[in-house]
Amino acid sequence: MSAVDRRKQVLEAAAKSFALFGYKATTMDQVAKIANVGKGTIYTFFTNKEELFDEILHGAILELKRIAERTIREDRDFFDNLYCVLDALLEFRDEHALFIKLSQEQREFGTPKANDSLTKVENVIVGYLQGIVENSIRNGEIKPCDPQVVSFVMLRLYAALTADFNNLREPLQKEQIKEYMLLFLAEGLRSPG
Amino acid sequence: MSAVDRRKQVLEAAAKSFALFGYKATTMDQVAKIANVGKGTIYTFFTNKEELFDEILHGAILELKRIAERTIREDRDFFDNLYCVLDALLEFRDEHALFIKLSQEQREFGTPKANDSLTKVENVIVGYLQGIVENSIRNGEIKPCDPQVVSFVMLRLYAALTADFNNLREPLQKEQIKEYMLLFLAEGLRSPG
Amino acid sequence: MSAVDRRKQVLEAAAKSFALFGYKATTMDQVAKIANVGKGTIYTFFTNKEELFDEILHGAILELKRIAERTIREDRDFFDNLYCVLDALLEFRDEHALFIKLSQEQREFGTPKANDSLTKVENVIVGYLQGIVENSIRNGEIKPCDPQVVSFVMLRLYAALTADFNNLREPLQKEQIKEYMLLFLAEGLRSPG
Amino acid sequence: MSAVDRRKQVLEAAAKSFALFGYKATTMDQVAKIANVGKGTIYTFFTNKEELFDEILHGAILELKRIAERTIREDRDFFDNLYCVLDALLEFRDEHALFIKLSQEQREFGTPKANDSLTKVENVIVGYLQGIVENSIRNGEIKPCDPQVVSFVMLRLYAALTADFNNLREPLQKEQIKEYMLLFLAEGLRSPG
DNA sequence: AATGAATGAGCGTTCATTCAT
DNA sequence: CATGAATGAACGCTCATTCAT
Repeated sequence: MSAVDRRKQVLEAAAKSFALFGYKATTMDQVAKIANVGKGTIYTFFTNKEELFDEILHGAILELKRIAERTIREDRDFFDNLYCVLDALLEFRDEHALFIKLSQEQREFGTPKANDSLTKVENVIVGYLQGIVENSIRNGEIKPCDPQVVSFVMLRLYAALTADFNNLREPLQKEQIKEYMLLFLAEGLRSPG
Repeated sequence: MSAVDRRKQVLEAAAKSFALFGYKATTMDQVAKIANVGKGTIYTFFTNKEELFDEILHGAILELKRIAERTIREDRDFFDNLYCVLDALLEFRDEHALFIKLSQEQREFGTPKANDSLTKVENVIVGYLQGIVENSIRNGEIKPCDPQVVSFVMLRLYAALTADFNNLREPLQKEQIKEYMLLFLAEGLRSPG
Repeated sequence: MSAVDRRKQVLEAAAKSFALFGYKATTMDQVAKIANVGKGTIYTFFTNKEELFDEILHGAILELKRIAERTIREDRDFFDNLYCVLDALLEFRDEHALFIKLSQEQREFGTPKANDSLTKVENVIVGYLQGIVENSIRNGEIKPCDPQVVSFVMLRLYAALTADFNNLREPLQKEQIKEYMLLFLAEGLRSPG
Repeated sequence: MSAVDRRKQVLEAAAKSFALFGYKATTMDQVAKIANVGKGTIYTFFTNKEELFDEILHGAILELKRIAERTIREDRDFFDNLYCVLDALLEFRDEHALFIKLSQEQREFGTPKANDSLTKVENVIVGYLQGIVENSIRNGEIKPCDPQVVSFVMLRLYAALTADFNNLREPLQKEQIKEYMLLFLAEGLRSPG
């Protein structure tokens, strides 16, 4: 098996384990076992646990951004864009589940430095959404509101429906997720009657 | 000092520490020191760390339910009730922050048994909300939707605004939290224009 | 068994092991086993391996200095003093063997900081001897020479006869050690004939 | 490149590294890198680290003996011979520094088997010196004394002045080393007055 | 009953050694 | 044959749990 394959195996195993058990509760032994490699092998690719974690997080956020940027069109309105981006994101739902879980985890790494890493990632996403929301408020497409709060809620809502919910019941279908995202973000629950 | 007092001291210390540092990062030494008791004393009340954690979680959920039950009135409509319950809950926001944090710290521990405990607690809350949502759908107060999904989102939304957001910016004011909860749950973002 | 006893047990076990195997090759497991305590116990007394090592070294050097200061008399000449100090030191030969071994070991700790520790200790001893040698040169008691070199050789000579030699043959008797120290330091090997 | 050349490269690299960092702190990776060969290549010549170490030690001692045998003349007296041998040895001081360092790094490894190897080497040197000393005692050139003790001290003295001292101050000059060796071994420190 | 010193399983990490290429 | 990626035993250290006091 090639080195690249092994590296990928490790990354996938670590991603799975981090997503399932969190940072602290994920042991390198566990990762090695899931990846079906020796423990030492991990350290040929990543200098330590923290770096392994960071790489996974970094990869996830990069992919998210790439998808969003590829999908969003200036000439479409906010909710159309929202609809399309959700569509695109949900295509990769499983991979994101990882990031989503991680981003929820209120981890306490030992080092405060490491603690930042997640917050920083979240900031990137929220910041990106924020720009779009601000535009849409200016356009009058959505109600006046704090763009940061709204962006943050959008992220959390997506996380809740995509990943968290699965602990409660079987996963929602793509269409259902989109439907509920739009329900809360666009129209609200109140019966029109 | 009475045994009951000691037990309470331990519970409070543990709650504080779990909320502040998470499950893994909370050491029994820490709890003992905060509680101002010997480390061994903890084990006269709780068989192990996990059970201590469970009891705190259970206590939190019980309190939440009690507040909700005290507040909800059959003769009020859904959104009025929602408004009032939020009001009541936010009064104890700080204590809840604990529960919220814990519920975020998803599966930070290795044992599947411990894993369940959180899910169970969440189930109780969601189940309770579900009943109310179902009623409101029947009444035509809110749009037809999956009550479990909606309940779950409500819980997550509350968590997001109450606790998670604080990592990003300074905490929201009570009034702001209520405002945003209602924005998403009742009317949605779409500009009426 | 009292805590003080345990601490002493650990110190003695570590001293023995450091002396026998050196710093790197001494494992905490080994020390724990020799001391007949759990591995964790060591860490209740010493924050880490390095500190354990430092304490042993520090203790040895302090004792050496105390003995020397108690023994040396300004009103005696250099070789008389040398004779008496050797007498006093050899009384504790076994305990010193430890320090002696350590001071020879050209250890490579991981940290450069730790590396100093031994050199510093050696400097203390050599510095102390140096003062005495300088005085004796001024008095004309011993030949003009570099006091630092001579002091250093004195230390090494003592180490060689006291500890190192034991790997080659059975240990020398106290009287023999004194005799040979004086042979090299005072008169030399050359036959008077 | 020929296999013999590779073997030599490995030996030289290992010698350099052992001398510089000691046994434990020398990694096979390091040796391979310095020798500019693959790590696996080392194992085609030496079954393990210990054997590599042994070979280097043996090589060093062989060279020492060869120099001594070439230099010593039956028709010269003890101190003349000592003077000449020191002269010859110090010519290769740098290479010996390696051996000296190693012989100081007493029992830095756990295995008793490895432990022996150093002692054996030391025995060879001491044994060789011993023969010469015995002769000189018989000749009445030097005082009656235990030849083994004297030989051992000679070795240690040489080590102390050649290598150990460098940790304390800058290295001594060749002439200084010879001067001090003779001072202690021949005349002693006592002022003739 | 309350304690905290003692414990050892388990952690992240290193590195001598192996073996598929 | 030469290689270096892969390995896992062994390290220093932590902390939930126990138990003598």
